[in-house]
Amino acid sequence: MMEMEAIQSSQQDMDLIDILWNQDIDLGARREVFDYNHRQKEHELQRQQKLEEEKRLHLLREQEKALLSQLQLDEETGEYIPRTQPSIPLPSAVTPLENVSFTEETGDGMSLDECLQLLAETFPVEDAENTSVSAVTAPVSMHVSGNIMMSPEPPALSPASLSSPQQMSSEVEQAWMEILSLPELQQCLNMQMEDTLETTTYPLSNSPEVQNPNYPDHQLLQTASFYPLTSLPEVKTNILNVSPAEFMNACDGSVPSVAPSDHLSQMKVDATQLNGNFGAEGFCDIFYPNAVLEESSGHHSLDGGESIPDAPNKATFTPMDLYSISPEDEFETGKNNVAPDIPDSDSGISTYSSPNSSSPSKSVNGSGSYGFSDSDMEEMEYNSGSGGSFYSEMFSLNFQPDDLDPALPGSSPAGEPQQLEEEPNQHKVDPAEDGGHSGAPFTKDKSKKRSDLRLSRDELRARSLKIPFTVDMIINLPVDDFNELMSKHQLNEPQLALVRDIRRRGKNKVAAQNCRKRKMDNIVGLETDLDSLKDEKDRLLSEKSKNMTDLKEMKRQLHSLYLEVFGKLRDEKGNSYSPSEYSLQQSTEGSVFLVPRIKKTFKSEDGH
DNA sequence: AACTATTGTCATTGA
DNA sequence: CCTCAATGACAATAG
Repeated sequence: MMEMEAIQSSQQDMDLIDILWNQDIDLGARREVFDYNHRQKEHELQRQQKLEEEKRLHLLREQEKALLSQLQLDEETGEYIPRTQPSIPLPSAVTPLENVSFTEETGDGMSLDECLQLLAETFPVEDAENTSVSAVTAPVSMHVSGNIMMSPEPPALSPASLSSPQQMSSEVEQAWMEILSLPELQQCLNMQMEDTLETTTYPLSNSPEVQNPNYPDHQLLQTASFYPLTSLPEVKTNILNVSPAEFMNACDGSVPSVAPSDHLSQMKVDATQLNGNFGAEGFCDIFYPNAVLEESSGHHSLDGGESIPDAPNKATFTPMDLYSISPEDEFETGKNNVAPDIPDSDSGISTYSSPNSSSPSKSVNGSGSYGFSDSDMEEMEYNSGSGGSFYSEMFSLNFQPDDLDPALPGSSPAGEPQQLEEEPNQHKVDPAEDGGHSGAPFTKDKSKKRSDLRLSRDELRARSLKIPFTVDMIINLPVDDFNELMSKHQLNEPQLALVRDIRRRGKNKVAAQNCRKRKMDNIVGLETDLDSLKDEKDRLLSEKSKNMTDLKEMKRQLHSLYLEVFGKLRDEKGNSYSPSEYSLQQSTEGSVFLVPRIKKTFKSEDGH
């Protein structure tokens, strides 16, 4: 009986728990949510995955960098003829930017890698050569460039990409294979190379490979691998002296130099000649912007951005590379020159439209207290053509490219030039959102993007209305200070409305975050409570079962005692009492009586 | 394409 | 009555 009860009660408990669970589930909570350990594990897993992913990306980028560096070197010098000047300046100049702009490198890396791939397929022996050479050169190039990040990886990576997969991590290899597998990229690359060959007859064309359209890649690869060795020292010395224009020219020339030629002088000449028409300009352009940037130190100005639209005719790589390389500068310029110059008609508009389009729908809501919905504000500001428009463009561009940037490093140049163009803007945006230009363009937290986007939008609005304080101030200032600030500055109605909206939104955003955090904390608290309750329940159950066993034992002992006592009882004649006829009973006072059972039966019978 | 998670925003409510 | 924080609900977006 007791056991039954116990089981029943425990069953009831379980039912209760299930009911509670069901309620929670109805409320949208899952059991996993309450499982603290589970969530912790998940968290750990996510973090690990993140780290791995980052590592992988890092490796990829570094590899690309290494390839790029090699490429530069190759471009600078012919295969066998070390042409050092152009190549060295690039690394040094680029160094600061390199960290920032991976996309450009990626693009180059892709092409180079592709070349390598082709080479590997067609010329295994040469590959081996390249590998060894590249391995040797890579470290040198690293040293020269002074790029810390590149130095460790490139030596291992570049060889791996060329011919020794063992050195390559499987992940990286896979990534590269994926990139290489892109048909667009290959096509583009081949076309470019062909164009180059056709338009410009290399002096070295003597080699059969040059004439063969398929070979260019191979040659390029070769040059990349070989140049660094010979050219590096020379490059070092020459770098500083080279002016950007010269550098550019050199870059242009570098590509042709790819073709294996014994005559260095000829190569150089050709290179300069090629500048104008060569599709491979992309490579040079990539580097050139960096140099310019370094020199001008962030004075790129809108020109760079506007130049982008013009770029399309040039090599596909050009626009992307430019942007990627000079995100900071562009951004700064944008900020500084509240650029009336940049009309809505700019290429960015199309991209910009997308974000805007979303907002108009919101405008319908008409939440704005003064009739300014967010969207309305935005549109007004954007259309106004004042400084705001420029920013709007910038930001709009940023949104979409952001995601693409990391995802399609290689494919973008060939497949989607427009997106690539947008990418650079993105980079610009990030620093802007930070509120400082200094922000590293490359830090692209996805989570950050969103907040940045939002902030940027509010910031944008604020700027368009020429509100004299920062969004941060508007949101975070204490009420008194805020009111004081508002009273100090004579703001018109729309400005006031916007400021209030910004403050409200900002506050509410924080409140929502707090609210959610609290919610989560509550859930966690409930979870821990639940755990403790479960523990308590288990404890009580075990205690109960223990008590049951104890009780059983006591009953058993009592029964044996009873039998023992009863068996020792004797009547007057010394006979033992029959258990069926008598029983021992204890009175309330504690005295024990021997009671004949007949009575009982009698009684019971009487009762009947 | 459907689903989920995250985040921002708006409307409402109570202090 | 106003302000503010909290919160539910919705939408946009990314994964």
